[in-house]
Amino acid sequence: MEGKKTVRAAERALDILLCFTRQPELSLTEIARMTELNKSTVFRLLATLEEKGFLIRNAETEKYRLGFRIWELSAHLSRTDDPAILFLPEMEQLRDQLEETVSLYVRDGLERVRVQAVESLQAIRRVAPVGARMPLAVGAAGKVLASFSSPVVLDRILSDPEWPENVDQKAYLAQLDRIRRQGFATSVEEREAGTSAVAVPVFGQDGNIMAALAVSGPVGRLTLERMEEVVPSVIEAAERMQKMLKT
Amino acid sequence: MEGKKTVRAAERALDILLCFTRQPELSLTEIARMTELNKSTVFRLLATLEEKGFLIRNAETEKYRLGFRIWELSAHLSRTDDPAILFLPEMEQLRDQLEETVSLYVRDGLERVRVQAVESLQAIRRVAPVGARMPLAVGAAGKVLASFSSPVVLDRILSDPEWPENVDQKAYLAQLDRIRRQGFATSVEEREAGTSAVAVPVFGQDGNIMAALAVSGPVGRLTLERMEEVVPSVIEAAERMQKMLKT
DNA sequence: CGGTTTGGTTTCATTGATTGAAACCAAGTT
DNA sequence: AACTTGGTTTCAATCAATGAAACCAAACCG
Repeated sequence: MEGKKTVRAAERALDILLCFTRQPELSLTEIARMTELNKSTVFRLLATLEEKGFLIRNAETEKYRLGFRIWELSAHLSRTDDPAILFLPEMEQLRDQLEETVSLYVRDGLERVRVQAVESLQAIRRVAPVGARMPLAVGAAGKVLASFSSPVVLDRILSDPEWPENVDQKAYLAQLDRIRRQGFATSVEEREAGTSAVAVPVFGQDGNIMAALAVSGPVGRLTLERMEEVVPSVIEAAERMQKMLKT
Repeated sequence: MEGKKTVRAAERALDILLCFTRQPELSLTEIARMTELNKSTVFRLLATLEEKGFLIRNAETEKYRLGFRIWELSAHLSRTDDPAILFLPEMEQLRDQLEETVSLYVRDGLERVRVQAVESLQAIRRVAPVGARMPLAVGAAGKVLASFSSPVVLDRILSDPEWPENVDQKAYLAQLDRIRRQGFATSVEEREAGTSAVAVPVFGQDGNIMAALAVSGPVGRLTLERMEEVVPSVIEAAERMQKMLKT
């Protein structure tokens, strides 16, 4: 069915790289386990990856992590490949359909960054500066990102010293669980007074979450009923975005 | 002398990826020429790279460009590998030595972004919010980034509709040339009234410029003489940064 | 048009790079 | 001291990777 003419060794090297979308730091044997490759094979591949600067070895832990070459390459990512641009038309369409502000967030450590936004055209609207950073734990988009993140990230969220004392972790986890099951999250004046939001996950080809798509507006207009109403549209938009990654 | 046990096929695949730090779009034969590999070899390697999403093919031009996988990976770059963090100690040292604000810029399209900064501790100082975007064409750091960029980028700068009419392109190019030769740039109230700055390039392992390191302060304190004076220190700091990328 | 060039794709035989098993080493546990 | 566990090296077998050449399609051109 599939499978062009492809080079196995290279394929495996890339697979190894992709392991680091699950864990920021990995040891040789961990990688061998994840990829189901022989230790020696992984060893040599790691050596090449390291030599070329795609991976670097953490001096103390002896483990590997992504290297600066990735950074270099990402700097050269032509802007039109950047999902922030790629998804723009889709986001505009959603904005026009719902007449509310639409934002795209990605996770960065224990924060999230708004990488793209199109604002509602209404006089009263949620403004959404691109580049803004917010906590990962709260807000519709934040919760979506959190709920589909790896357990490791989740742990870090919960053990974060910043964690608000007045929030029960058990209840929070239950909420994330519900979000994961139903495929969307909502928030009403959760992080910011006067605004409510709906958010859904956008998955990468690897099945991991890559971004959260959010619609937000004034609580008066974006009521609970209205939010329920728009969920399908938002999900569909996210699905169309995912399709764009396919080719 | 060098050369651990390394996998040739993987090495070549990575080499191909790195080609894209020179050109955003490349065809099969172009890549074959650049890497001095056989057409068939490149063909198969490209197929793998594409299948794994590290490259995508521009539908119209038929050429290849970096794919979203790079984006995905860069999102997982642990913050401590990020030069913005990696270079922080070096920048602080420079700040302490010169007692002026130190910033690090990278190019993004026809703009530049301040990805890291440490401010002078003096009462009167240049403030430097991280994340700020400025035009690429003007300012010490901007000119450094421009002068070491590829011809393609330079063309785009000059043909940009935003280009200020009152600036002679010929003179500008001559200035960039001088900057490239002497290895640093200065600016006095060029982009912002009351501030002057010195900037030097920071090169990646591939020899391409990856960032500009700038020292900026009030014109009164950072006079032309003072700037001349500090240039060596700034250059040395940049060199130490480059060394950090080596391992 | 027929002929030529250019870039991409496929075939195929040869071979040496890639591979896994196993041995080995160093450090840490029991 | 016996036993793990993770990393590194060795080595022989073989199969995956390779380059030359053929092939195809499209553009170019006289």
